[in-house]
Amino acid sequence: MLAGRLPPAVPATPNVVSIHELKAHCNSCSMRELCLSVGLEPEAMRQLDEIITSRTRIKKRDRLYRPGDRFTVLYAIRLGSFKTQLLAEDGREQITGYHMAGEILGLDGISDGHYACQAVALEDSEVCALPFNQLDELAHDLPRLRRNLYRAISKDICRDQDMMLLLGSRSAEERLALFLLNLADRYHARGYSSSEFVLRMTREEIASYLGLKLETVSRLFSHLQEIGLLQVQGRAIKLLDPTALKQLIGHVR
Amino acid sequence: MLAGRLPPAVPATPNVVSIHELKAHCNSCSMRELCLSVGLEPEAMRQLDEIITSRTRIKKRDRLYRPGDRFTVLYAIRLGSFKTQLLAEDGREQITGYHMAGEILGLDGISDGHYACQAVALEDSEVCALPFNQLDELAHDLPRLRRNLYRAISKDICRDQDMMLLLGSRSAEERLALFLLNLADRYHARGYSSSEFVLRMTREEIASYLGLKLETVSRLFSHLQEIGLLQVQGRAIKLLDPTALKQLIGHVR
DNA sequence: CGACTAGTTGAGGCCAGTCAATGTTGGTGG
DNA sequence: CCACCAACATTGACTGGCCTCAACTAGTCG
Repeated sequence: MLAGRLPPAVPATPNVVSIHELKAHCNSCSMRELCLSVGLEPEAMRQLDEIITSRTRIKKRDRLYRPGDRFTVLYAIRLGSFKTQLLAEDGREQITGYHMAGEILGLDGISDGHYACQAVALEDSEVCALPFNQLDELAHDLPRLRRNLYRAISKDICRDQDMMLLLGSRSAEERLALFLLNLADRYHARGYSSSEFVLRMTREEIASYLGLKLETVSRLFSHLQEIGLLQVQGRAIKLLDPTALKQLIGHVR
Repeated sequence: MLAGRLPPAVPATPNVVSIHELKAHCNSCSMRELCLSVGLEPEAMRQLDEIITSRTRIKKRDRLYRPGDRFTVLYAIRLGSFKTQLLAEDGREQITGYHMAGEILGLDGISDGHYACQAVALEDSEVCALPFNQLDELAHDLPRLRRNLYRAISKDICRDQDMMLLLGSRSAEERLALFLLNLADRYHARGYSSSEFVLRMTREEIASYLGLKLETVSRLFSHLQEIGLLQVQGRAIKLLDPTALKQLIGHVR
């Protein structure tokens, strides 16, 4: 395991399989407009850069952290995507989030010092590890960073609340439509096509996220294709009529 | 509207119906062991006390804030209870939380400066208004307060994730059982009986929270009473066999 | 006392789940 | 490079849990 660019005040995380010190910095990161660094002065960005203990590659299916692991760092996704999932004692699982580059993982660990869920890479990915104590200290002197941090956490709350509305009040069809439109938005924000993309999740993972069964998700894809709103080719999705998709959601049944 | 004990740097909230300056302080508040003030030095507690712009009474059914209201303050519940609910554009509603004394409301407003949901008093209640900017400044100098604030937010995330698991993966019966046991825990933490309490929500509100319909909730209460786990008298609930209730949840179907 | 809100209970229907068979895709090693 | 295998995905038939609609009861407040 390579040493960080600073003496490592915080031990490196145990679950990381492939470690690699990437020659990259916040000020050249393609995610700097979405990440905690947004709006920071160059000097502030340099400081943030310095506390990053490691930039790490995570292989597909590998876990970034597990439920119960000691929380010391937040992870910023540099590249790739992750699912976070909650495991119930009885073996049931619920995917609670699907996270793309620029987003922050691990916020659920702050409250009691241990991660509540696990984060699994959906593809080969790269993350920056941000020791929370140092981040907090740095935020002390950088109001903008502090605000970014608060916002990141609060945004998580809003996202989770939206999911509660989805899971509690919406039909299967509406859930899938919302899911696809949400993905479209997020790809768009990252400079990709909002109408054509390749899913990184299996049908089962989508189903878990949406509180459905995989067969239902599969049927819905077929149905939405039949009525001309989608073109589906395995995980390759093309939104043929986003407007109609949106109407599908607004509809009060 | 009465002036705060300090010159009001932040305008008082607009939605408050009955305003009342209560003669109370953090160091004498019965919630000081659950609130942001937990573990603070007396002097720190005094400082926290000073930024509270108002201590306000909210009548049953009145709204503390509405979706879209400008976010300036967090609310700490001194007394009573609230529901928070998300309103969809199409009129659908989802209750996203049920909040008791000592808990913090309004965290969802940080991210974009406006509250995302609305908070409605379930009974006559009292809250402390904490101007977020001042709270943040104070947290600057008080690590313990800062930690408490982070924790409060992170705990919200964990709670929401648990709800996602409940809504996405659990049967109606399990949902109600979890709901009742969760209430029991929280009453217990506040010094009340964990086996006997009076619900503050209607059947419809419980149903909305649990992603069900009110008739289903009503039937479930009857059923749980029939099999001897509960005694139900309208909103008065007695848990006759908490252990069996817990087993109900662990059961993999 | 009447109007209203909250809650209970029943009958029947439907959406999504379950079980099962089959098709497709992609990674691996000969 | 292709054959093989396992994982992933689709589709059909059937089931069942929860929803819908509706009637009725019990409190509450003016």
